[in-house]
This record gives sequence, structure tokens and C-alpha cells, in this order.
Amino acid sequence: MPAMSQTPLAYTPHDHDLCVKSALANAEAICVRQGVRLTALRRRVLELVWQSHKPLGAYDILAVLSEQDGRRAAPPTVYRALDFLLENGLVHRIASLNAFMGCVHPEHAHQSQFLICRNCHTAIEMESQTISEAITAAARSIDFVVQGETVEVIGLCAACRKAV
Amino acid sequence: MPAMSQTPLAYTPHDHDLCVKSALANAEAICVRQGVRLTALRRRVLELVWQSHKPLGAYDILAVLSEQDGRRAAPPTVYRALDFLLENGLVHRIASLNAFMGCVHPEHAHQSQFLICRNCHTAIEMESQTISEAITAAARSIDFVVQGETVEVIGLCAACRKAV
DNA sequence: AGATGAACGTTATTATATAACTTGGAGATC
DNA sequence: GATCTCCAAGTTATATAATAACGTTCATCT
Repeated sequence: MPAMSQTPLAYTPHDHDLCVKSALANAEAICVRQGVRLTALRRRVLELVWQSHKPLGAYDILAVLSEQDGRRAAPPTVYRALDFLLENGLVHRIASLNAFMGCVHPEHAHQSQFLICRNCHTAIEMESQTISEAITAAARSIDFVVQGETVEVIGLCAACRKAV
Repeated sequence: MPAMSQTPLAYTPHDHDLCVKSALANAEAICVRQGVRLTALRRRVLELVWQSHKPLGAYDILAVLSEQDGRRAAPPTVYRALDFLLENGLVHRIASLNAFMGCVHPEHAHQSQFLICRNCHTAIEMESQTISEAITAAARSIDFVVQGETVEVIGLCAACRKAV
């Protein structure tokens, strides 16, 4: 069997509405299970974050809420919704971009790593055990206990390398 | 040979003035070699960044320049110096903290990873080939070319685990 | 000394995030 | 159904991080 280079969903033509719908459905289920409330606002913010496979800034979300939804919204409104979504593992924060992305596997706790294309800004979430183990091992060798990892890789995706 | 857990310098009692001195001397040499100017301000900012093994914020630097040095300084003053130091590989930026750290091995280009103690805020710079290779390999498997990696691990150092 | 350009000063503004307090509304209890 | 209780959301203000744009100074070269 040939080694297959698996093209991420974000780079595969797909019905993105389905991504969004399924993300929202997952979120509903998770919130029910956790006994927390996915309010209309939180749901909407999650939907916005999922509207592309690119990290989205808090103030971008704010702008949509104000302009499109006609909702009176100030920064705390957005940040509180994002905090809720972060706490419940429904979105990730990308520190190097000050931006947020929908989590691809919210149903289980995990460490993830992000590949961010410098050109098209698409970000791919990976769950590489190999990377996490390499980090944990390196940390252990200097007696450091890992609680969380931020792995954000900048570079060029296949499509953008071809295009340029 | 027993596996040795190597305690990082930051956690070893040491004459830290020597760290600073040697960092500054290295920087001088590198700037001469590169034909760029390590001005008094840039040198001072580098010295401040090196004053501990903890990431330092731009506005912290600014405060010292204003209060201790009595220099009239506004944010651009600090950010320009930091930009210079970053460009020349003399400091690193820690995205998850919006802060800066002296680079331990400025003499050669390298990818580094940081272990940041949640309790004492000390950050250790690692240059783990294993981690970098794991990242590169994972990226390659989805046809992504790595240009730079941000690896910032939060957790607890040995000293703080004992203390708490 | 004069010209040149990089470094620094200065003022203003943008971008990101949080504090603190008030109001509203869903679900629980009676 | 009325009321109570809390969590969510609204509101106002402010903190923190970073950059834009333009002016001034100063080292260096001629």
C-alpha cells in the first residue's frame, strides 16, 4: 500500500455548510452531556468561528454580531462567549494570531497542533501523538511536567505553493 | 551510563551577572559580524530582557527605561529595539505571553521550544531536534512546508512542584 | 563643514482583552 | 401562575499590546 498523503478537509472541496451544521450539532450534544447551556449567542459565535477553516479574531466576530445580526454587542459579549466555548473544548485559541478556530474533535479532550498557511491563512488542526510525546519526553528530561502545549506552525500549504 | 536529568541553568544557582555579561558580549560579536549596530538603547533592552530567565513584556521594559534610566521613551522606542533584536536572533518572542526572552544560542539559527512554569514564570529554551522533526514529518504528511514553529509548553517545573 | 541615512523621539491611533457593575430572562420552587 | 434565584448578557470604562506617521538627532562618509 502506497504511503498516502492525506489531504485535510480544509483543502478538499466540500459542502462547508455541512461542517458548520455538524459542528453545531456536536456542540449541542456535548453541552447537554456536560449540563451547560449553549445559548443562542454562544451558538452563533461558534457558527461564526466555523464559517471558514481560518482563525477568526474576536473583533471580527464582534463586527458580524453588530452589523449582520443587529445585536448590541461590546467586546465582553464576544469574549464571554469565546471563554465558554474554550472552556468546553469547542474552540481553540491560536496565540500567534490572537484568533479562534472551531475544534475538530470537541468530543474528547486532546492536545492539538496547528499548521497555518502564511498565504491563505487556512489552519489545519492536527492531533499528533508523536509531537505530543516528543514534547513530553523533552520536558521530562529536565523534570518539567507538561500541562498544556501551544504548537503553531507557520508555513505554506500545498495549494499556495503551487499557486505562487 | 545513567540517564542524566540535566537541570537547566535557570534552575541552577549561578552568577546571573555572568549570564548577562556573556549575552551582551555574544551580541556585540554577532552584530559586528553581521555589520549591524548594537546601539546603547538596543544593548540596554537586551540587558533588561536578560535580567532574569523569565519572559519580559514590552511595557515592562518601557517602564524601566522611563523610571530607572530616566530616558524619554514611548512604545515605539521599545518595539523598535525589540524588532532589531528579534531580526538578529538575539531575543525570542513568546506568543502565548506577549513577552520576550533572551536567546540562549544566538550564534546559530535554530528552532526553539519553550517550557514555561505556570508558577514561577521561568521559561526554558530547548532546541529539540526530535520535536522539530516530529513537526516537520507531520506537516509533510499533509504536504505542508514548515517555515517556522511556535512551541510553548505550559506546566510546572521541578522546584515549583516541590514547593507547592 | 555638508550631505546622507539610520536611529530615535513624539504624537496619535489601532488592536486586543478585561474589570466592574447593571439589567434581563430561563428554570426552579412554591 | 407568581416569585425567587442565578446565570447570561448588556453597558461603561479601562487596561494592555502594538503600530502608523512624521519630525529630529546623530554617526559616518565625503
